[in-house]
This record gives sequence, structure tokens and C-alpha cells, in this order.
Amino acid sequence: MKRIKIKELLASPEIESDVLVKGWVRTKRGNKNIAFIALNDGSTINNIQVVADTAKFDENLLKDITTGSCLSVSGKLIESQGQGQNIEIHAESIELYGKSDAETYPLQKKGHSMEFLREIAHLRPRTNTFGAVFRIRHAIAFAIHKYFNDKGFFYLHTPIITGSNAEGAGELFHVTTMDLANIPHNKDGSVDFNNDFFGKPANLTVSGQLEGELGALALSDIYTFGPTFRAENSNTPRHLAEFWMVEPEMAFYDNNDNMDLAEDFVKYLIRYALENCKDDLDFLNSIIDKGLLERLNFVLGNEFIRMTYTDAIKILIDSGKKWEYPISWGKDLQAEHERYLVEEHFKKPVILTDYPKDIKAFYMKQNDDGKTVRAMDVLFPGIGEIIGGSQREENYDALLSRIKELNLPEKDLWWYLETRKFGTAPHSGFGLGFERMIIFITGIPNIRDVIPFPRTPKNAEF
RNA sequence: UCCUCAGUAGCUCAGUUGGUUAGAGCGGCGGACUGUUAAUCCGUAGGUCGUAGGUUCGACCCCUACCUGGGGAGCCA
Repeated sequence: MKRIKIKELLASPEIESDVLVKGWVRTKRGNKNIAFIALNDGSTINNIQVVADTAKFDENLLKDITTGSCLSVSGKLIESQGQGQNIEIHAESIELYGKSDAETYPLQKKGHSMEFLREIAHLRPRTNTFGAVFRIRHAIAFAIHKYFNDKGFFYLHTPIITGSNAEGAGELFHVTTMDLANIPHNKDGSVDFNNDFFGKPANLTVSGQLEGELGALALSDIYTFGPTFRAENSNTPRHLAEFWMVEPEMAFYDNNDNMDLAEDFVKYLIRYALENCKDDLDFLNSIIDKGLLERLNFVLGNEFIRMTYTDAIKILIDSGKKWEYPISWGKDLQAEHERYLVEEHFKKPVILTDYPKDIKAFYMKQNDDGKTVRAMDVLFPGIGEIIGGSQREENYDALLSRIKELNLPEKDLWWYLETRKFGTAPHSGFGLGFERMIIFITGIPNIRDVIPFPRTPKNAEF
């Protein structure tokens, strides 16, 4: 007999048919005559109830069926006599694949704190909450590829190891094969990289954007979707040292096209989750965050506010609020300012545009006013900046002078500059923090709980 | 990195102004129960009180440092 996944079984049950299911025991209840086993194989948040007449099975086998143990069960699918489930399996035979010592297995029937589960990240996917989160995470990853593929975008693989930190986005993880106990130095005291693997300093990427632009200036529309690394000592529920980023880059898009795409994209992902992850979202809505579904539907049903940085500053000043960080034109918005705009003033997602050039990256398209750049940040409730993007500076001279102004390593960026020399084109792009999107869609408050194995300062276990 | 709160049984927590033998619920184990739903009922084992110093006749409790975790902030996605 062929094994059937529990999701499939529950979706189209054939009463009185013989079935074979395999999975892990969530709970066992019962008395000396009958045992009820809740079995879960991860295909869905729902369990199948296995009913076993104790007379039919070896006493020791039944004793070894404990929370966490793994079983193969064959039997007849019948309508349940009890409340709480429609169907159940009347077991004919049970094979115990793996015991789970009840005394030491850390997961119990009762709920656990997220902090405790994080310490047992190797087992937490077996809980309802993490099963739901990781299934949703998968669904959204798939939806990202589907969205872009359907729009004619190409998935471009940008390098994980790079030889420059041109973007200047945060601290780097260095990549080397040098003996750390015996690092060669030049006469001036600096590290001698000549005999290192790449013959020069290398690091894990902080963003695939610059390489993504190279792709867009040949294939028109591309996206990257991969891990990025920041060695910042950030200890917050919104930061990881290793996180996944989605970065589309589009030729012939101006910043308005860019915003249109960003809003449509984010809404597509939310809609995809609502349509394809209903059981998991219902569970999270009841257990983690009672306002989750309402919030997802609200974001879907409303247009994002679009306004310039300059207008936003006016609103913040006119609000008369006392800010911990006083606000004025030219200063970057702090968390309290973003929160005010999104959660109090507009009460919906906000896209801010045209930031002062001095608080944004060198590659952003400069406006004619000489003061601002065509940046756009999408701000979400509870998360802050979920997307950051811009129209890119396509003018060679303007880009080069900005690089010089900021003392960036011009020679490391020769390849980037050449695209502006040979057939340059207006283009735009943005980056979406994948885990932050998952936070929003699942209602899970801590980013460490929306990735299977979080990497944070002082934590690289598993 | 800064501010702040916390660390006591496998888990979640209580523990009086510093005073004999550190408690509960859940989980585990043993038993009862003819269909359970986080089953129920009876019984039972389980502790280097985060680590290292210090104060004291005496420290889970007071002091110092460090470690780990939560919340907030910064950096950012």
C-alpha cells in the first residue's frame, strides 16, 4: 500500500478504504481498552486520529507510542464516533519507526514559550506554531518566484561571496582561508591578502543589488532572492545576521513604476498566503495574534499612502508631538517617526519618497533640486521599513561625481560604472526583507521565530 | 552597542524584613477508568536557586563582575 499524506487524506477521505499513514505522535490518550493517537506528518497543521484497540496490539508497542515517537500506521478510514474530528483511522497494524523517550523529549502536550523553543530549534518544527510558520514561509518563497516568473522577470543568481563592500550597508563578515593564528602583514602593518584564497579581501554579500542592476541592463527585468549577511551587533526582534532578501531590478522603470510594482508585489504575497495557507493562518490568528487576518485583509483592501519625505517632515513637525529624537528636514526618520506616520496619522502602509541625498546611498537617482534622490521606502505597521528602493542613477558623470564626493573606492566599482558608459538606461529596483514579510504575514513578533535556524550575535547553534 | 527587566524542578512560575528540611501547576513515572480531544481521578520521583567572587554567625534573598534571555533604542531589510 502506498503511504498517503495526512493533508491529502483529510482533503478527500474515502470512507471504508484502507490507508497507510506515517508521522509523529502529538498526543496519546485513552484507557486500558482503547488508545487515541494524534498523528501529524507536517503536511498540514491538522492531525489524523488513530484509534487502536489495545487488545489487538502488543502492550510494549503501545507503551512505546509516546509524544514525539514516529509511526507507520495502516488501517481502515472510518467516520469518527467521537467529537472533534470527522474521520479517523482504525488501526490494523502499527510499526514503530522511532521511539521518543518521554522522560527526556522536551516537547510536551502543553504550550511552550517561544524562547524555550528557540533553544530546541532542531525540534521546534514539530510544534503547531512552527509547522505553520515554516509552511507559510515556503508558500511565500514559492509565491515570490511565481509572481516574478509570471511577469517575465528572470531569477538572477548574484554572488554570495563578493570582493568589495561598495554598497556600504553595514559591517561585513570576512571570508578567508588564512590561518587566523598567523595572519601575514605588509610592511605598513596592514593585512597581506596576496596569498589569501581570492588574493584580495572578500566578504559575504550584504546585498545583490549592484550585480542585479547588471542583469537588468541586459535582461530588462530580473530579481534576486537569496541570503544576505550583516555583521552588525543588532539585538532586536527585527534583525538577523543572516537573512533573505528579494531584490527586483527593472530597466526602463522610473520610481513611480517602482512603487507600483512594490505595492502590487506585497499585496500579491499577502493574497497568496490568504488563499493558500488558510488552515495555518487561522491557527496563527487564534493562537498568536487575534488581529492577524483582519490586518492582512486591511492592507489588501487599501492603497498605500505615497508622499515625499519633505511632506512627511511637515506632518511630523505639525503634529506637535514631543519626539525623543527631534525631527527636522535632513534628518533620517527614527522608529518613533515612522510609527507615528503609519500607526497613528495614516493608519495604513506608507511609501515615502524623495529623501535627502545625504541620508541615502550613492547609487540613487539625483533629483533636479540638487538636494534629494528618488528613493522610496515602504513602511509597514509593527515592522517599519519593509522595502527600501529607488530609481538608480543612470548618468555616468552624476554617478561618478557622487562616488568621489563620498570617497567610495572608485576602482572597485569599475564594472558598475561601465554599465553607465555602455548603453545606460533608466532603471529602478527595491529590496524586500523576506523575514520581515513573514513576520507581517504570520503575526509572529520575533524575527528569530520565522526562520528555521536564526543567526544572531552570539548564536550560531544548529 | 546603550537603557531596562529577568534567570529557582524537564516546562511555566511562587518563594515573606537575610534564619531549620526550597513550593505549586503542567509534564514524567506507577495505578484507576469502555470513545478520548491540552481527557479525568489517585499516588509518586524530580533542585549545585545562571556562573564566579564578596558581605554576613547565616544568602534563592544584599553587593560586584560576567554569561544568557525578554522588552525598548541605535544600525538596517
